[in-house]
Amino acid sequence: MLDAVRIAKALSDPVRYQILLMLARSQKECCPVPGARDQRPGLCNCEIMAELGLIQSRVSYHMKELAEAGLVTEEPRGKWKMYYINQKTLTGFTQLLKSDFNLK
Amino acid sequence: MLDAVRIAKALSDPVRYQILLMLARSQKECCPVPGARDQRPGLCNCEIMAELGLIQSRVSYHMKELAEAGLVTEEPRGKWKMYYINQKTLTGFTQLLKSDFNLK
DNA sequence: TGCATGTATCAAAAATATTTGATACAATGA
DNA sequence: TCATTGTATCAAATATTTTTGATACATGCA
Repeated sequence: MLDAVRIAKALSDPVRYQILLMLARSQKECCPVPGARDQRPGLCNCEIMAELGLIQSRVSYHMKELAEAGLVTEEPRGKWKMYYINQKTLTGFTQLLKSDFNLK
Repeated sequence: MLDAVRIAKALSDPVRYQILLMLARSQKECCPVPGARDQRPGLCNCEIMAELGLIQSRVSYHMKELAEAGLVTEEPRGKWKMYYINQKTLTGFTQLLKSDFNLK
């Protein structure tokens, strides 16, 4: 499948889009994970569950979809897992659209 | 639903993405529709069917999806229908992604 | 080690999306 | 008008995706 289609599919679910928005906006210190956001904004599952009111396996499923599309990077921190947005993939996607469709 | 999600969903099907690519690249004179591409590149159903090997109702379905997402504009020309890509929508989409996710 | 907690995976159910063939509708031209 | 041609729509069949609850796996700590 075309790379662009793959990423569009990942972006095409409201839950996943919201999660990405959360990741892009996350700034404050993560509740339980120590030092998790020292470097860059990110979130752990628990924050996403709480914020969006989703059960754990549902979040897990969508994070996997996002990770497989290259939109987020996962990092284990002890028994937690941190997720970071992958702006490079999104930028590549917009550039691909530009060149595919002759956008200015 | 978020506007960006709506457009991502329209882009997330391989058939639709191919159709959009065809629309963006269409240059030469359209086979049956007189004067259809005087102004801008566009295609009629029959060309899409032929090029991608799809039956008519399938093309019709996907064109409707694309039109409803604002990605193509439809113009009846007699008994034919011409489709034109809507670059403005695509550009808006990339800009939305940029601002939503702080891309450079 | 054993318990508590967080995440991943699985299978089944539910929800959506896509494909198809049949048919309806609209425009053209004889 | 009627026959022809191109497109839209419909309902049914498929296929795909998403959601859920149960369970497995891994980590940290007493």
